[in-house]
Amino acid sequence: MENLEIARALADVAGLLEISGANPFRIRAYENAARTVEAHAVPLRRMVAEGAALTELPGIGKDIAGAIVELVETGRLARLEALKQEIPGSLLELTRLPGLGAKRVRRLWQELGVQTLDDLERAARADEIKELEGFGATTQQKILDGIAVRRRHVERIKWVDAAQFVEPLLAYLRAAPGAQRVEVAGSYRRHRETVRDVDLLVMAEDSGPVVERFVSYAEVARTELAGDTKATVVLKSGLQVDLRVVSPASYGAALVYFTGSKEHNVALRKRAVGRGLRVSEYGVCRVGEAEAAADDPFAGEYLAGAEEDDVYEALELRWIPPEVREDRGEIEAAAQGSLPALITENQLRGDLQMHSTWSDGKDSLEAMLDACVARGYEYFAITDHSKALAMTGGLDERKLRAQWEEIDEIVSRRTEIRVLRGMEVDILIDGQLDLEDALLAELDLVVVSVHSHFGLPAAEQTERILRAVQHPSVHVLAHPTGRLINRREPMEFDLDEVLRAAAASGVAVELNAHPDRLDLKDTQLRRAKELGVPVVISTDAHRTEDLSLMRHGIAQARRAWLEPGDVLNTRSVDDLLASLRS
DNA sequence: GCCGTTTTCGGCCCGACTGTTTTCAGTCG
Repeated sequence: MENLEIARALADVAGLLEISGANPFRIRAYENAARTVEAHAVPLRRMVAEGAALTELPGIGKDIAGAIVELVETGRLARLEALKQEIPGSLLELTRLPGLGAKRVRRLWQELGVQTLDDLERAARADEIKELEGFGATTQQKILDGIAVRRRHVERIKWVDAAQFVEPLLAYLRAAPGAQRVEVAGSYRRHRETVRDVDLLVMAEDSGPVVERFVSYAEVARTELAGDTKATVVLKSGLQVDLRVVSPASYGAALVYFTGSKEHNVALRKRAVGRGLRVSEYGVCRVGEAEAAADDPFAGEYLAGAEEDDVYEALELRWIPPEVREDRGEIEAAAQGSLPALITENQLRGDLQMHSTWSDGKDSLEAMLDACVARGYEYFAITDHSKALAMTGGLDERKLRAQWEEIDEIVSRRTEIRVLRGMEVDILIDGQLDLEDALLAELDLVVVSVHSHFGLPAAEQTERILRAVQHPSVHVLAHPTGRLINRREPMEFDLDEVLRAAAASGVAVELNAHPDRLDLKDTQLRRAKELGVPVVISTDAHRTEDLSLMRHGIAQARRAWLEPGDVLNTRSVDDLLASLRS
């Protein structure tokens, strides 16, 4: 049982308690614990096995620690099952629709008998919901819209969630008899932000024992198919995993083939045909007309297949990093030797968005400093929320000045890293900023972002954001579209116009590295680069552990073809400050 | 249910917005 599954179980308890009308603080305790578990880097199953004290973790006391042990040891949670006896578990997913919370879902269930998404859709279409007291036509429509969004997203899971199941499975398969290499291919290897399933590739002379070990993995819920060299299973978590075992001679070709994307592969094969070659998952062959018509993938002269490098070379191409294999110009670039030198994580010298206990962060300013030092950064910006985000304890002028005092005090003792005085300032509904101009001017780094009124008409939204970007004190537009992967659609506005304005004003756009956001996304970042808009990659950390989310931002940046020169936080602090407009 | 330089009980982040309402419950973040 992985942390994500434990977190899900705890969150389900919280959700069902909420529907049942339990003590709100008890509910929050389960929510807090779920968040802690989800963010924790070490698998709790390992902590349980080693007898480590779970109660050391924030928000986890004796009771929930017991629940975690129960989950790890039995895979079940008695209190969750008891709750599901009272309340249909399917109500939980209804509470995740926008505009529906526990109270309304409870009423829909009790008054209309709604239990599932389908029930809800039927009731909405039959105009039953708008007749309920406290509901109306707008709410009913909002529910239908929410269902439509959910249906579009539900099949794909976030990369970071898949990773929790992939890593232990890889370790397990590497111990398979005869497995010489084990790698993930597919969209996971290309590091797409979400994946539908996971493709694993194993190099082995004898495939049987590998397939055998794969289908007997303890986390397998069911085996969909198991052949000589190929198997498909569904894990207990619901994640589908495909396995393919190939011989060493074909490993590189198979890796190219199974990494994809489909579009990239089609383009490769097209290029091959023009050169009298045939590319398959077994290798690259030179084929005459008769051989090309044959079904045998080994017909003709066998040129390459053992390594990816060889496959690309046979096609007169440089090796192409998986993140850009989308047929978006990478093959042409590889042919001309003009592939970008993609950014790597160790090139970053600082993190430019994070929160502390001054607003909704979980760790103190100095703890964040320690964590940034531990990561080897030369600088970081502390960017707590502004007052409009009351629920985060956002800072007004008085609190901001108090924070500066603390920063000054810390800086006087801690000289090993440069602390930038920043703030994540809310963009208000009319595009004004949530802090006095005089104070904005005193900050080293002004990050602005939208946290409310996501649904403004596109023209108004564009105007609003443009106004903020054009404010003379602003340096960075953070999480520009406001999307939350699988949960909230991006705001409707003219991103291109905003990017042009950012370029004109010397304002950077953020690539928010949080795996729920990854905002801007790859294609949008590439557009930003094209328009000459500088990018910063920031974690938006709310606790020290979150600083490690940077790798997701880096992966996204690589998908966007970004090079170190495109990203401001690869620069020294002096260069950074000089390149941010004054 | 968790937590404790208010320490074993009594707090626990809370203001704004939305859609539904004539005074506010529910939701969001």
